[in-house]
Amino acid sequence: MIVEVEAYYGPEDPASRARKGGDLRRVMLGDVGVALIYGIHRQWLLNVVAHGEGEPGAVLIRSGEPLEGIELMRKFRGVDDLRLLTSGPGRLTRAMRIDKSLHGKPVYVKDHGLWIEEGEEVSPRIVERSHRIGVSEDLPIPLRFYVKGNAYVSRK
DNA sequence: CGCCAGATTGACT
DNA sequence: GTCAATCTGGCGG
Repeated sequence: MIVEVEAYYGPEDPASRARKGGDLRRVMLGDVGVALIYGIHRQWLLNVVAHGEGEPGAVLIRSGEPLEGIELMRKFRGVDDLRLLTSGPGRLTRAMRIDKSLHGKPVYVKDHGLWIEEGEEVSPRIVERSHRIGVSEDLPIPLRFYVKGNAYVSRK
């Protein structure tokens, strides 16, 4: 269950990959609902393309709460502690074996081995906002959203 | 092809 | 708290 995300915009966003050219920008401008996966600091980071007309954008999936397949995730991560399995963007992709092979694949169908399903509705009252984590230059508005009090959020 | 910044993590002081 | 490991991807030559 996804419990923490961040929004990234286009060229006006100093932290966005769409700021430069190349494949990442192309995918961020392309069809919404497809996985955008890129490597940084030896981790794979999972995003889902999301934007309005002509505007590049994506949502970074920063952390999740493990519900199923926990033993397998322990194996992939090499740690036992539940709290450490998926509580960070790099941890999450490692626990779920998400890599570049899923880049560009739609996550609204099950055909490619990675998909996102609709879960329980989350009340806006328990969603907190903050500035994005790890970016050297952020936008003035807080673009990180996480479930308040959830133990698997990567950081308070 | 080389350079290097970077949406991280985990080990260590 | 500090810091290095380690690698992708954009860009310049």
